[in-house]
Amino acid sequence: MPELPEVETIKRDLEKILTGAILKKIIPYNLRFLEKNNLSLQEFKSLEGERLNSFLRKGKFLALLFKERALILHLGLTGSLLLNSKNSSPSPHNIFSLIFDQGELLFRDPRKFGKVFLLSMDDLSTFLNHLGVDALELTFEELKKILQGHRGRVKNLLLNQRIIAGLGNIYTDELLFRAKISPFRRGMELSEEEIYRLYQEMQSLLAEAIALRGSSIRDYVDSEGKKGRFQEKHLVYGKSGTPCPICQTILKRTIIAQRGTTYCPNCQK
DNA sequence: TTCAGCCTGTCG
DNA sequence: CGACAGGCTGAA
Repeated sequence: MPELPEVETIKRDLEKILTGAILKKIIPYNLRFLEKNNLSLQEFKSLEGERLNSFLRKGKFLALLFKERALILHLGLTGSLLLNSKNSSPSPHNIFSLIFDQGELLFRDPRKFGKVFLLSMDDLSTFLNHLGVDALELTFEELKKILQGHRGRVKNLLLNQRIIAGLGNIYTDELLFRAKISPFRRGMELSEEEIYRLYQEMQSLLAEAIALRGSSIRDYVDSEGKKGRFQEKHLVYGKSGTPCPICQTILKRTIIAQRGTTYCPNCQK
């Protein structure tokens, strides 16, 4: 669910409320989830009493920066971070709650594909360096270099978080449609003009999606439990079998990078 | 570079 | 009942 625009929306909301807050108590709900993530209860609990200094996002990862350590969260497909949620009745979807002096943050994840881990500041920079450049920070020159250096399909490149961090299946399909580039094309064969189009469309797409607080197809909700609105602007994602909004050709669905991929066989060259 | 696997839910 | 789902990893 959460790709860059959704995580960025959550980050901006949380930092308004929780920056500088003291973490009073951690309530673990799903021990199996923590165990799977190699986070021991003892280590996790050792954060209690610390001040949350700031937030950091890179790609789809969100980091909560405490004194000397960072709590890293990834929302997987269905994770959500809810601030002061009313109905925290026992649910098998609840993973843990962080009780701050300025509010309560609940991490839920029905499918449990999310991640949580605790890193020292040194390990944090190593970890961040393993991710590609954040899609919002990317420059045209960097994108050009990336594409020209890869023979793989452009869709695979855009989805690869070690190359560019932040794009997922929704935004990749929307981006390739807007840039009129076929998902089957290979990075190396794109012209300078096509790369420029891809770059411009990537930046405007992400900016528009953030302005509308992300896309809610199924599960995504922000920290207040509200849906985003960018799904109303989607042009192709999830619309295979319907006419292309530009040329009326029926949109096709295929599998690329093991992901369902929707595109217009006429507009996207 | 493919593919199952991790989980749970929804839709047809 | 099968197909599919905003992600990602590790093994074949």
